[in-house]
Amino acid sequence: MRIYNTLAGEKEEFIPVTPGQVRMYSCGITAYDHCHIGHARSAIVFDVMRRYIKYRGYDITYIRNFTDIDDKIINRAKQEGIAWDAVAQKYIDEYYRDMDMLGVGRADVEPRATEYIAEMIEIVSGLISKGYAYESEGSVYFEVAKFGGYGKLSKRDLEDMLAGARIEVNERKKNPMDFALWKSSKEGEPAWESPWGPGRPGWHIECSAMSLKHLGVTFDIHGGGADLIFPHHENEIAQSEAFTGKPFVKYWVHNGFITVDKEKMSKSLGNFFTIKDILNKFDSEPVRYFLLSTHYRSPIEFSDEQLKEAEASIDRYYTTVLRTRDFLAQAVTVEKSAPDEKVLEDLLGRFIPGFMEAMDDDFNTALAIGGIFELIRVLNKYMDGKPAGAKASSLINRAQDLLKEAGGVLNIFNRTPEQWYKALMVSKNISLTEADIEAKIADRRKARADKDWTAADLIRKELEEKGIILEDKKDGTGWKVKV
RNA sequence: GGCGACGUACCCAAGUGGCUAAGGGGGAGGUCUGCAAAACCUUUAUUCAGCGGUUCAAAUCCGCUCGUCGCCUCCA
Repeated sequence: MRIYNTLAGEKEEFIPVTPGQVRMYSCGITAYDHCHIGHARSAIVFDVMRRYIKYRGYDITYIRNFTDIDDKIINRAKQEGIAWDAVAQKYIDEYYRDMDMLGVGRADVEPRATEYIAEMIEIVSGLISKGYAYESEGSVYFEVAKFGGYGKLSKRDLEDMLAGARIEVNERKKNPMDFALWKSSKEGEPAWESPWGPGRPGWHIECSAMSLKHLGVTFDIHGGGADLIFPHHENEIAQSEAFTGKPFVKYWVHNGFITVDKEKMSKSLGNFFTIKDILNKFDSEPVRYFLLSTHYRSPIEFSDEQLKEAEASIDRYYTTVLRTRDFLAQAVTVEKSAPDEKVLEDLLGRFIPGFMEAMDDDFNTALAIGGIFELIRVLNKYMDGKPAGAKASSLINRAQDLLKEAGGVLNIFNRTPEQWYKALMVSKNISLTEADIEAKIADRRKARADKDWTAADLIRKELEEKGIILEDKKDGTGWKVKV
C-alpha cells in the first residue's frame, strides 16, 4: 500500500510500526452544531480507509474522538440556555444519527476530551518541567520557539508566520505563535482543578493525550480535514514529540474540502449544507457514493446535480443486480455459452487484483468504482448474449460475489434492489404504495391481454408522472423508481 | 506578502514517462420492444489551460505565462 503522507509531501510505502498491526486516529467533531457534508466526507473517507486496511489483512485499532469542551460549546450553551455538557451530548447524539445513516462505522474507541483531563494535566505538567511550556495567569502555553521541528507538517517556518501578521496580540503569551495547553476559566465557566488553578484544556492537547493513552507513543496514521494541518496537527506534533521525545505519527493523511461555487464550504461563509438537509432530499447511498467518486485529497464541488448523477450510477448498479437475479431464476434447460464468455471470465479473474491495485494506491476509490462499472458493463453484455446453463450461472454468481466484496469495502452497493427502490420512494416522496403500483400493473396486464394499447399506455404514463417506470419482461412487468 | 494545490470531452472524474487517454452522467444514431423501459452497439478528447524545454518517447518531468482555489484566524 502507498499512502500520501502530508509530512513527507509525497506518497510513501505503508509500513506499520508493528508488522500486521495498524493504529489509526482521526479527529472527530467539536460537538456544538449540526454536522455538514464536509464532516461527512471526512468521516466517510476514514471509514473506508479503515475498512480497506482491515480487508488487506491488518489488525487495525481505530480511534475517533469527540471534543466535548471548547469555547464554541460554551457559547452555544449560553445561546440555547442549557448546560455545556447537554450541548455536547445533544450534538454527539445527532452525529451518531447522521453517521449511522451514512454507513460510517463506530470507531474502536471514541474518547471524549473531558474524560481525559487527568492525562492532559500530566502532559502539560511534563511539558512545563521539560521547559517547553510556561504558566501565565492561570493558563499554560506551549512555547513554539523551543520546539525545533515546529512547522514541519504545514511546511512553514516560524519567521514567516510572524511576518505574516494576522495574529492577535495576547499579553499572556511570550510569542504570538505560542498556543494554549490549558486555559484558565472565568467565573461561571466550566472548570476542572489543576496545578494552575481552575481551568479547561486547550483544543490541541486532547488528541495528544487520548492517542497516547490508546495508541501509544508512536502510531501509524493520523487523519483529519486539510484545514486541521495548521495549527491543530502542527501543535499536536509539537506537544506530543516534546513530551515523549519520540516521533508522534508515521503517516499524516488529510482529506480535501467540499466546495460550493468553487469556494470552500464553511460556517463563516454560510454556504454549508447539513447532512440532515441533504438526507431529506437524497438517500444516503448516493451521498456516500458521491463522496467516494472523487479521490479523497481532491476538492469536490457539491451540488444537487452531482447527487442526481450519483443516483443514476447507483441505479445502474442495482438494475444490473436485478437482471442477474432474474437470469439466475430462469429454469435451466440447455447449456449455451455466450460470445463474451471469455471476456467476462478474464475480467472476473483480474477484478479483485485491479480493485486492490486501485485502493493500494493511496485509496483511489474513484478508480476502484470505475472498475466496478467496467464489470457491470461486461456482465450486461454477457447476459445480452443469452447464455444458459450451469457455466453461465456460475460466472454470474461469481460476478455477484466479487461485486459484493468490493462494495463491502466501500460500504456501498450492499443492499437489495428492492431496498434501493424503497429508499428511492422515500427520498423522492413517491405518493404511491407498492400495492397501488401492483394494482395498476394488474389493470394494465388486462388491457394488454385485450390488446388495448391505449389503455395500457395510459397506465404507464400515469405511473411515470408519479415517478414510477414500468418494465415489461418476458414473465411479467417489473417496476422501478425513476431517478 | 509567505506556503501549497489544481486546470483532462457538453458535465463529473481516473490516469503523473511508453499498451486504443478508465468509469459515470448527458447528447445523437441504431439493435431489441405492440409502444416503452432496461441493456447493448456506434458516435461525442489525434488530445490533456497556453507557450517553450528535457527525452527515442510527456497529459505525465522542468521553466515561464494565464486562470481558479486553499492554508497562514475557529474550521472536516
